[in-house]
Amino acid sequence: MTCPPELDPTRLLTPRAREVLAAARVVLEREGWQTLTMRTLADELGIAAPSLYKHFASKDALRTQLIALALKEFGEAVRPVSTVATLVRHYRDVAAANPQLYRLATSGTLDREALPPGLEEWSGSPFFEATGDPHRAQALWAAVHGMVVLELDGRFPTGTAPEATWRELVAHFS
Amino acid sequence: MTCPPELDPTRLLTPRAREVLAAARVVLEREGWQTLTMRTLADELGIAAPSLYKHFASKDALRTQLIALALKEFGEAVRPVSTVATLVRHYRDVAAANPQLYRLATSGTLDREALPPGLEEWSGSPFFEATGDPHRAQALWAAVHGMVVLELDGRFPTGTAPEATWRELVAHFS
DNA sequence: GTCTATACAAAGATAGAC
DNA sequence: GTCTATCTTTGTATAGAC
Repeated sequence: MTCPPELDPTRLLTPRAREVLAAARVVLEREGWQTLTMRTLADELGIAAPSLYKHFASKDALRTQLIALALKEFGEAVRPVSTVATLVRHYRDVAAANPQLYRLATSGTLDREALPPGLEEWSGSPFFEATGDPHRAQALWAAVHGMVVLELDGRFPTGTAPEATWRELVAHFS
Repeated sequence: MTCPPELDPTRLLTPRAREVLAAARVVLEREGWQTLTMRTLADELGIAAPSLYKHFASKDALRTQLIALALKEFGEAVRPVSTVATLVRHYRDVAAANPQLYRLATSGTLDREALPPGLEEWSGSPFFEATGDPHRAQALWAAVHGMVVLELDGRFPTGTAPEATWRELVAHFS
């Protein structure tokens, strides 16, 4: 399920900028955002760090593009929407497959001005489609997000969240 | 409701180290962990930055102490335990009153070796007491945590989470 | 679009005197 | 317990040539 073309955040980038973005994603998943530096990113591409500024004005501009890319991909990954259980399953899986990108996109403040209008809403709407109610949708989204981040951070005693805990959560919202 | 003395993380600190810790907490809430530097902390205390190293071996050691302090205080703030609704209410309130400390204590990996043994479990046990089941407890904790962090980051469309969303969540676990 | 050279700032931490 | 002086590293970003 692809997102509408007008919401695609990469549509205004040059081909080379897209390559830089793809490399940034690789480095991000390998090292995390804090340790992704313009130098390590340049190394990944085999170029010198100052060259990156021909494609992105700053590290923060790069961050915004990565977040937008994440909203697009995560929104696509959970579609089409069927049941709550399936939605939760897909959400978990895409977060687990892209842990650093998930973190980057979902924590800290979001510069909404810099995103394609409608992308954030499109990304979250599956929760409304699955629950049929805005407040149920928000509560489910928050609950799943909480499980995901605690799991990514190894905060459950066993490391990962027990399957029984996931079942418990899904059951409450089904 | 105070925590057992053997779980109190400050019991081994010198009086002066406790003052440093208290100042660190003030600076943390004012500026966030990333922008709390040894220099800004020293300024808050009216001393020079290198002096801090007489009390804490590193910035990371200070972080560990802050986290331990948070687990103690948050655990105290939600006790005694009665209903799920009341627990959630207290949890929200203490997180909202100490947003930066809450973030610091609940995100990123946790160095369990450095905490007083049993403190983390004691901090989380109210959720078990309120639900009577370990998996329900984990699911409730994760759900509330998700709501809190999304709210702190301004991720809900309205900024804060609607009360109706909180009610929805509590209802599912009551 | 890439390079080299460099500016500029900030942060964590140590040494040694008082 | 605090100071001054300093080291070392790191990171973002700019200038200007090719």
